[in-house]
Amino acid sequence: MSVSILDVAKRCGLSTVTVSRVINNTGNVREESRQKVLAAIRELGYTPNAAARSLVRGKTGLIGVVLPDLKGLYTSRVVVAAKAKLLEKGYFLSLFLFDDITREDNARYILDEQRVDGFFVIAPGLESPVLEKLKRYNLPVILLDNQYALADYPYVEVDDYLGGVMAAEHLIGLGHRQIGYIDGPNMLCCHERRAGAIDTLRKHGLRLLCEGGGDIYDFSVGYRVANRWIERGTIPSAVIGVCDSVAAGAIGAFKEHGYRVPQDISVVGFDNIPLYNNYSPRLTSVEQPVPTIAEKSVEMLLQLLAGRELTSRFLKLPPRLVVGESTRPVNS
Amino acid sequence: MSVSILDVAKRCGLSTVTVSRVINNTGNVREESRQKVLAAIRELGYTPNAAARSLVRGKTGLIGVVLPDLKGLYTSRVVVAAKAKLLEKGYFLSLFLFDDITREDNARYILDEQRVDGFFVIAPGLESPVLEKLKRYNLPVILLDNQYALADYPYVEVDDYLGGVMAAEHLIGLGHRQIGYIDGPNMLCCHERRAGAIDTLRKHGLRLLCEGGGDIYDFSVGYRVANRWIERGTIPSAVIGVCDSVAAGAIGAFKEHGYRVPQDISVVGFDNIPLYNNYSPRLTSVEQPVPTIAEKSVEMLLQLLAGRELTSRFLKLPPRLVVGESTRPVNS
DNA sequence: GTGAAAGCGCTAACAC
DNA sequence: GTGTTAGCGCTTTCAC
Repeated sequence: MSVSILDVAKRCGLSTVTVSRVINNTGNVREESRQKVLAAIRELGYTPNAAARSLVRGKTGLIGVVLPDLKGLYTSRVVVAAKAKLLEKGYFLSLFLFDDITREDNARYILDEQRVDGFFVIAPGLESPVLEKLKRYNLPVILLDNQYALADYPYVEVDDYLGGVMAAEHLIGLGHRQIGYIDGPNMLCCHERRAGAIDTLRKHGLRLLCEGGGDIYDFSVGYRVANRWIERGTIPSAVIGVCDSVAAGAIGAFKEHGYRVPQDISVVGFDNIPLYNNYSPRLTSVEQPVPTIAEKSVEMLLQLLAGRELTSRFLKLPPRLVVGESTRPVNS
Repeated sequence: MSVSILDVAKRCGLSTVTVSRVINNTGNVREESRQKVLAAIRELGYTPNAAARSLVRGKTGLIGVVLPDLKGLYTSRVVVAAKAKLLEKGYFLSLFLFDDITREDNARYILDEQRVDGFFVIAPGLESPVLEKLKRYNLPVILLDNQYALADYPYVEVDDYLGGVMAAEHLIGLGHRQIGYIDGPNMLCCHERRAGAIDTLRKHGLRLLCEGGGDIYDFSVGYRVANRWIERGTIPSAVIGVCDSVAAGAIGAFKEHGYRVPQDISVVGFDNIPLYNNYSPRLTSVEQPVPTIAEKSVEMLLQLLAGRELTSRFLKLPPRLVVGESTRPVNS
C-alpha cells in the first residue's frame, strides 16, 4: 500500500495531527517538529490521499469542465486560461466529455457522486438537456458559451451582437456599401453576430447580403457561399465571415477566381485565431477577450464556492476589433 | 448536507450494510428488502459518495487522460471513443490539461493524490518530462501517441511507416512517377510516414520530392509548399500531404493556379478527417483505426488495473487506405 | 438474509 | 505546542 499520514507520524515520532498541521499550515507547530515532519514526508515520499481529504472536508478541490468534444480552438484557449487561474487558487481543472448528457451513466460519475466542487459548462447545442439535469443538483455552475438565453444560470459571455456591429462599422467606415455576410449554424452566437451586422447596415440605409452556412462552420462553408456569389455575379466589396475559418474559406474562393484580398474585396472574421495566416492576408477579426473570460468566470465560480452571492450573475464582455491586412478602403 | 447511506438505511428500516449490498449487487438480499431499499433510494434521491467509496476501496473509478490542449481533431476522436469503451467497464474518463508537466502543482493533483486509477498520456512533444515524472509512480499508464520511442511504457500506436508505404504504393500503382511529399513538424509520426514513402519509392527506383513544413501542420503548410513547387516549375503529378489539412492546403494552391485535382494532380492525405470535404474533392487518405486504438488501449489499461501482466506491451496497428476522389491514374 | 463492528486516511474540536 | 477522540460515508469481515 501507499504511505499514509500514520506512517509519517510514526517515522518522526509525532502524532498524525501534527503532521496534518504541517501539511496544511494550520495551527502552531514548533519549528523543530515541523522540520522533523517535513523530513519524514520527504523520506517516505508521502502525499495526502485525495479521497480521504475529500471525505472529511466535504470538498474535492476539483473543478469540472463539461464539454462535448475536444475540437474547439477557441474553447481550448478559454479552458487553458481558466485552468491556470484556478491553479493559482488551489483548484484543479478536470475535463469531462459530455457527448450525451441524457445518458444516466454520464451524469452519475460527475454529478451524483460529487466528484467536483463546481464546474463550467461549455456545451453549444446541448444546453437544455444539460441544464435540465443540473437543476437537481446544487453545485456551483457557470455557463461559458451558452447558446440559449433561457437559463437563469450565471454565465460569462461575449457580446456577439456588439461584435457584429464592430465588424460592420469597420467596413462601412472604409466606405463599403455592398457587404456580404456568411452565416454559421443555428446558434445564438451566430444569430447575434448577424443581427449586429444587419442592424448596423440598416442604420446606414444599407442591406446585408446574407447567406447561411450548414450545420457547422468551417472553411468549406465560406468557400461555398463565396463561390455562389461569384457564380451569380453578386459580389460584395466586403465580406464578414461568422468566424475566421469561414472567412478564410471565402478568401479561398475569391483567390481562385482572381479576386485579391484586400485589393478587390475586404474580409472580416471572428475569433482572431491565426489558423490561415500563411494562406490569406492576416485577417481583420473580432477577437474574443479570452483572458478576461477565464478570469471573470473563475472569479465568479470561486464566489459561489465560497457560498457568497454573485455580485453580477450575468456577464457580457465586449469583443475587440483587431485590424489586420484583409480590409482596406473600398475602390471608388 | 447531502443524503448518505445511513439516511437510506433509516428510511427503509434496514442496515447500511444491506443498502450497500443492494447498491453493489453483492451478497444475498431478500427481494422484498431489495425493493424497500430501492424505493428509499429513489425517494431520497440518494447517490453514493465517491470520496468515501474511493477511500474504502482504494480506487477511484476514474481514468485520466493527460493531454496538452484541446485542439486535436484526431485526438478528440480517440478520446471520445475510449471514453465510451471505459464507461462500459465502469470507469469514467477525466481529462487533465498538462500544459506544463514540470510544474509541481500540475503533478500533485493528478498523481500524488491518487485521483485516478490509471491513465492515458497523449502528449506529443512533452513525452520526456511527462514520462520522467511518471517513473516515480506505479500507476498503470498507456501511451497513446508517443513521439519518442525511448520509453518502455506500454503503448498503442499506428504504424505510420506502413501508412507512408500505403500512400506511396497507391500512387505508384496509378502510374505516378513524380511524387511530392509535404512534411510536417519534427515528430516521430511525420518521420515514419515520410520514411515509408521514401523507401517505397526507392524500391521502384524513384525519388521523393520532399519538402518540410514548419513546426505545425495545417492548411497553410500545404499551401505554401505547393506554391513553392509551382513557382519553381517542379510540379509532381501526385502529392502526399502529411495530414488531411496539409493535403487540402496543397489542393488550394493547385486550384488557384488552374490545376485540377485529380485530373491534373493526385493528392493523398492522412487521417481521413472530412474537414475540407466541400472544398476539395473527397480526399484519398490513410485512415487511423480509431475504434481499434480506443478498444485496444482500454483493454490494456484494464489488464494493468486488474494487476495482470500485459500480453503485449507494444501495439502497432495498421492504418487503412481509404480511396476517395482526389487520386486517379497519371495522365500519360 | 441480515447486522454489528471495524477501518479506509484524514482533519476539526477539544483537552492538556 | 501537541495529542486524544471522534467522525466524514462507505464496504468488508464475521457473527447470528
